[in-house]
Formats: sequence, C-alpha cells, structure tokens
Amino acid sequence: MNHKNSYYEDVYDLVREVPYGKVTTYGIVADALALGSARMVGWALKQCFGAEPPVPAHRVVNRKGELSGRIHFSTPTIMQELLESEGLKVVDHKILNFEAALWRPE
DNA sequence: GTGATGACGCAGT
DNA sequence: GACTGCGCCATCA
Repeated sequence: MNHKNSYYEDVYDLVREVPYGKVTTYGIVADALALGSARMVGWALKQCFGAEPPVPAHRVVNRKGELSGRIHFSTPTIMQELLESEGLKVVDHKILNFEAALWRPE
C-alpha cells in the first residue's frame, strides 16, 4: 500500500497544502483530485499516520464540519485538541463558524 | 469471484 | 431539519 504515484500520495499532498487554522472536506479533496468518491479520501487518510512528511489529517472533516474521523486518531480527543490549538472552536465534534474556516484548493 | 464494509455526499421523502 | 436509500470504489473476508 505504499507505492509511489498512487492516489494516496495525491491525497496527502493536497491535504498538506491546507493552511494552519483552516480545514477542508473529504468531498472537496475528492473533487479536486477527481477521485470520484469521497470515501477514497477517508481510506487514504486512514493509513496516513506513517507518511513522511506528516499529513495534517485533523484538518479534514466531512461536509457538515463534523470531526467524523476523530475515532481513527491515536486518541479520540487529539483531533479536536489539534484544531483548537490552531484557533478553531469545536463543540460537540463540530467546527464552529465552519464556512469561515473552510479552505479550498485553487 | 462474490459480497460486505467504510474518516462520504447527495437526492428524495 | 431528520431520516433513508443509493452511488461511489478500494479493500477485506
């Protein structure tokens, strides 16, 4: 699963472009990469924890701004803590003022 | 090979 | 606004 030039690398590269304090969604990433399915983004991020350089997977949420992937981190709370450390507000596993924090690739 | 699953998203009800 | 069903497609049993 660690082959170069796989769509995993494309996902990682795009997610690494998300600025500090901003977030993006699975759908936006899938659309930008023409994957055809937002599920593929989740599958890629599920195994991104050994990637180099590291992937800020905590900046990727679902279309409602919910931290649907938090359960896949080392602890269920680390994703929220990372986002809050970047100045975002998270309540009930959702990002407040989500649209203002949303980042889209050019 | 076949069917089920999933860090999702959208249309229909 | 919520709930449901379906499409999506790589991966696993």
